Amino acid sequence: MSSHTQSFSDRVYWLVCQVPRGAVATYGQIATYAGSPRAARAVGNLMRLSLHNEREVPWHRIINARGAISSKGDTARAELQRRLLEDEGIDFDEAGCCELERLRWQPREVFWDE
DNA sequence: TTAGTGACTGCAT
DNA sequence: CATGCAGCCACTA
Repeated sequence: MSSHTQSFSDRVYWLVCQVPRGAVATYGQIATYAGSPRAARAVGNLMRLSLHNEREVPWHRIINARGAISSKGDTARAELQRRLLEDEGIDFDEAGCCELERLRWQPREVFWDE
């Protein structure tokens, strides 16, 4: 994949689609693989927009660096996200965290050009 | 071009 | 532990 012919958001959406059922990835992970390590927040914005974009991406598999679901007021969405993940077999502890290190998606390729 | 926004993150308190 | 906060950044209007 080339960062010269694709926008950051295109790379983000593509990457999110690579995360398989039953696995999760953090905003920071996606930002890093998309070529902008410090754009985790921007990834969150894109995930939020994807809900109104007609885009079919597994947005629910993207969580924060603590292994929890970021709600920031959108309680309804957060509950839906948790349910979707639980449907894929992912459990959350009392603190609302899943076993990130065990469930974290590990890409097998390098996606960006040097 | 610019300013406002926010599903982030790591460090300090 | 749990907040708080400053730094960061792509997207939008």
